[in-house]
Amino acid sequence: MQKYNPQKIEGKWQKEWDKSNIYKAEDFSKKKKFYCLIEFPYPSGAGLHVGHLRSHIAIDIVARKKRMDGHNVMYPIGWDAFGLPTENFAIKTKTHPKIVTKNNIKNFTRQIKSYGPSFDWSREINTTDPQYYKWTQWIFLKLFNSFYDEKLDKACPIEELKIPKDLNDNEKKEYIDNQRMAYEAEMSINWCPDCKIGLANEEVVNDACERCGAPTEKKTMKQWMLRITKYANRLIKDLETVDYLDKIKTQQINWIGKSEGATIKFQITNSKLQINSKLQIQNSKFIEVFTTRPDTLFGCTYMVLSPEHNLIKNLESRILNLEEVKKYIEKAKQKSDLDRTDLAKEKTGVELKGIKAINPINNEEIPIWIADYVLASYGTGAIMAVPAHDERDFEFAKKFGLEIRQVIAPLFIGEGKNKIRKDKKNTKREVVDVIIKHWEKDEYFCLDWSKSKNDWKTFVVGGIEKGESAEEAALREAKEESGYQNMRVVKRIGNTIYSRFFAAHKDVNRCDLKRNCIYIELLDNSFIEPKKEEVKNHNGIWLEKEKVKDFINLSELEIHWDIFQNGEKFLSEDGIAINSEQFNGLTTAEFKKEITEWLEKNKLGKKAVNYKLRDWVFSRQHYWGEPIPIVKCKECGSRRFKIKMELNFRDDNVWNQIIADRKTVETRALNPEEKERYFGDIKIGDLIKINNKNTDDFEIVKIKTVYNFKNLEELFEKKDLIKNIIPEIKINKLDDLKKTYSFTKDYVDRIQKNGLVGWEFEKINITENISLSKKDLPLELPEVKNYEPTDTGESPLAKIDKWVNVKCPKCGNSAKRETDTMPNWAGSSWYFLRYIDSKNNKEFASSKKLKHWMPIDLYNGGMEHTTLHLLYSRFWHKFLFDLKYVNTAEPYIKRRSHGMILSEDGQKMSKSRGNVVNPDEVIKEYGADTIRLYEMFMGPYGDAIPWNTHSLIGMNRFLERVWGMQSKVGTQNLVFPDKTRTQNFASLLVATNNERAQNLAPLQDKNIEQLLHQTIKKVTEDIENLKFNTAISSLMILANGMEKQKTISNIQYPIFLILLSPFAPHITEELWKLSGEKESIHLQSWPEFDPELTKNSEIQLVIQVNGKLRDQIKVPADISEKEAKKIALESEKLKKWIEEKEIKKIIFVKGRLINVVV
RNA sequence: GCCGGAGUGGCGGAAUUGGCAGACGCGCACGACUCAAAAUCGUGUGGAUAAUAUCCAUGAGGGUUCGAUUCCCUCCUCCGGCACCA
Repeated sequence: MQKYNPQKIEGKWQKEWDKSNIYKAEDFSKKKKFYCLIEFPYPSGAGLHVGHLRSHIAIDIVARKKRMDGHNVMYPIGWDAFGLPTENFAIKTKTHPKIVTKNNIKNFTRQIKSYGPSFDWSREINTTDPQYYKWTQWIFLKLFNSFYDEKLDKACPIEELKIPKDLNDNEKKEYIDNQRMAYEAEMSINWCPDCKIGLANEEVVNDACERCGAPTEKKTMKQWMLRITKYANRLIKDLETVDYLDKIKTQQINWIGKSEGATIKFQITNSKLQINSKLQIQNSKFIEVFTTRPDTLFGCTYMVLSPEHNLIKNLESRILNLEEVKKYIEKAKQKSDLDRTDLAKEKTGVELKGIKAINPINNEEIPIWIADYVLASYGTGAIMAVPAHDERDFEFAKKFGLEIRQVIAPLFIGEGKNKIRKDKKNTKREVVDVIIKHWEKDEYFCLDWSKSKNDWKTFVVGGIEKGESAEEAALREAKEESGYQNMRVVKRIGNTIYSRFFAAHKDVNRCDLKRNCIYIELLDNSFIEPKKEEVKNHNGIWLEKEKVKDFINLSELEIHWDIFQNGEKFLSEDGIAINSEQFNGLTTAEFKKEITEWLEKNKLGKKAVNYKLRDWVFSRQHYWGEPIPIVKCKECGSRRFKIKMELNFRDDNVWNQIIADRKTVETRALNPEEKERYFGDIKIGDLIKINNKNTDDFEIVKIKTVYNFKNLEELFEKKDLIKNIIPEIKINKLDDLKKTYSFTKDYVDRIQKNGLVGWEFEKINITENISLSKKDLPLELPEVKNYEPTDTGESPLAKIDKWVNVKCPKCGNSAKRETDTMPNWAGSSWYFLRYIDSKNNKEFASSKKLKHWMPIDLYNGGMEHTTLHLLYSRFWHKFLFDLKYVNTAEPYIKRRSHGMILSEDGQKMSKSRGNVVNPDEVIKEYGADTIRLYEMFMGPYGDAIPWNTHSLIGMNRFLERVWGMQSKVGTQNLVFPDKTRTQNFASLLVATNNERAQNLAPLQDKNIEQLLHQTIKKVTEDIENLKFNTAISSLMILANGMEKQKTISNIQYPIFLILLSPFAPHITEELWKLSGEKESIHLQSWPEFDPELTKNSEIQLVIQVNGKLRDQIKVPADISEKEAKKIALESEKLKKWIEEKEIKKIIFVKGRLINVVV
């Protein structure tokens, strides 16, 4: 027998499997399909690391097992190859990213093949292949040309969008553009100054770029966005229909962050004005807020806008402290997100003086503040502040001395002995808890109720009688129950608390008991013995301050005590409404419902749902990504507008500009004729087309203000205007104006003679996004020499004039291509669909094949993709589902996640730490089967586990023992009556007892046979449940058992090999072939087990006394209770434990134990 | 702060409708083979005590139970996610 030499056998079989195509998935096979998937790798320059292998091998084991148990398995592989690391490497080495990608893929392919996974390579895909990204672009265009129909709750083609009739052409276009699933927006985006790229929220971790770790900045840029928020609800709801790890579901739900509540409108008014004044109502605007607690509206004592709130601009003229406000806004802008969201930091803010808001529920005037603890990006960017019931508002109100008004009383429900009893009478009562302080010491008077049926430990407690105030009742009760006579009320502690409990000493339920708390100080020790009936239930005791907290055992009183010691708290829990007029007494849930109805009825608000999820920023300013297949056409854009007039932009003496470079204000000195001709009826809001004769370019501007100055003096009066535009010009006297650079003498003369016309305008974005048609796809990346990103934030593609300048596909005039590319996540959002039909050049995949293979039965991937790839791909899939391109609402039936492999010192493996284990080296030294077994054996599949080379060697030892087992295999050739030799061995094991007796009996060792069946069961179930470590452990137990025999049955041995083959495909194939088989072991059937044989016939009956193990006796597994008792009580060892003791009970658990209780 | 998950020998871990705690592997110790070493094979291996006997032991404390690693309560630690989300 030769030595086990993995290097010799592994390469041989890998080539053989490749050649014979045994892992090819068959379209439309009659077998049941099984589509399993790993996240396709990003072919980086660093090569594969051992972490890749863990998931590849795990799913490979499942795939192999599924193939053997009769499934048509698809286990495909491909490359997610667009992205930054490749681009950065290309820039560094001056190699084209295409070449870099090609080389990396070559290396990855070699590495992957070296550990023998059963991928179907015939379906290999590559996201950077134009034949692939053609379809990525096609899906993008589908998004661009679709809108979300809220009524149908799905995406529909844009042609089906119903457009309001009263819109003009331009408004129609805008209306449509605002509905597209892919749309452009000016966005303050997260910008990585190192990568020079815009990032999605999901790619920013702690204010740093997820890729390179550089701190991110804010930058406002026009970005392509995908409307993933429209799917927020479905992305949560449909999680119910899939089998994902719970932590994946929770993480997605948290990320989407759904909250239900209401939006409420608050009227804005000038302060100190009567709210009913007509003038004021006309002037007023509204602040809309979102809240999850509309039931606390009575407690809203101020409002807060985020510093970015656009209402502030509109209100500027009414704000008295505008300077201060502007300063605060500027400061907030400069703060990084990390600064702004640092919870430890103190709250800041500025009141908007001069305006107030009206709380719609009680018409109260409340102040309006701006503060950066309110986020512009969530809800409406404004809040109603309820300091009594919200931590942040509470903190803010404390700092700025704003009113804190409690409107929810906490509700305590008795537990244990205090639990409400259904058979008892319900009573309502209002009580007072009295905290009484000693006249000298810092001690407090408490009651111990141990004399009564309840075990309360309280302060003095008593009912408030009719007509009595809480304070009066407190004094009376304090005197009656404590006996002390001279005291004074200091203050009321906190607010009313509700409780519901059973009061044993009175034998009634106390429902909706209102508790007030009064603090009283004794003045001296004058004392009258209390009446017996007052103190029959309890004893009074004095306690030091520190001991009170531990003494008191009712949570209601603990709250009072806590407030007494530490002051007011916010209460964010649900409870019972107080201080809320007609709503008093309602529970939080009831209140929410009623107030929402009230708001809707009065048109002051409505039910609303909000999500934390933001739309997906889809633009990247990079070369190595899919070009966005859009052409920006000014000509098409301009056709929407009614142009008032066209001007030719020439440089001559007539047309002078003060500030041509700034293009916000232009003034022109004209002769009266021209003035009349050009500006006779120009009004604010008119559109003017300004042609640049030299460049053939044009602009459209909208007039904001028209100025008509008679002479320079009039212009001088408006010097602030000029200052605003050109801050560096100092204009203190009229002469300064004349010295301004474009004011030639001739010009000045003309102004003095004819006056000066000027206007302020804003540029209008007139380009229209024209989508390419399907036949123009793929829009390929142009060849370039330089892929460096630009500092301006433009994509490197913008510099390639030849590529950028195109004829508009719609109007044929000159236009420009969109130069942003798509993010890395685009190609991976649908790749699993392309595997199904990877060569199709008519569709992304044929619907017939999609129907056959989808959905994916098992998808494995890293936890780090839960809120990125996994969410994005579910979104795209749902979109394609809405448009009927795929037939399932969810792409993945089952999602599992592998744990990380840590380095030997328990840290994350990383190049910089230099602790990366290279799989190439491990495979070279120990072989593929060893690393495969080790990575599966090291621990639970989902856990992070440190690498350990010693343990790895253990797996190698196991394989060597398996190799050695072949010399012990018996040589009898068995003849089976109706079966040929190629019949699979598994069927033998389920053969009838008769057959088994006839044919196998000579070789059977009963225990080994049982063990074999137990192992088949264990391995089968464990693979299904991804519990590979215990599966391997049970295979080791079986091997140990077989090895101990003199001869190994030549029936059992092949079954062992088959069980091991998914884990160690090479060695098992070699041993299989060595045993004389012709067909590959991987084409054999998976063995079945006989449930009867998995049961042990004999067991060690555990005999316990009082739950402690005292003896074990070997008995038949099906021993009866009677017999077991007899055997147990006869046990010698047991005697000493049970003699002289009374046997109270004997507990028998069939097949396990017997427990004698003494 | 909130939401998940987990704490078991020297190490990775096994066992949960509550029923022998430590499977399997690593490491270690001793023995066999060898001139010797490595490799291999065999035996042992949670702790305490002279012990094959007893006691203690699954992060800490308490509870339920004949019996708890498993269920309940309180607390501690670690890991992951979110983080002023109204």
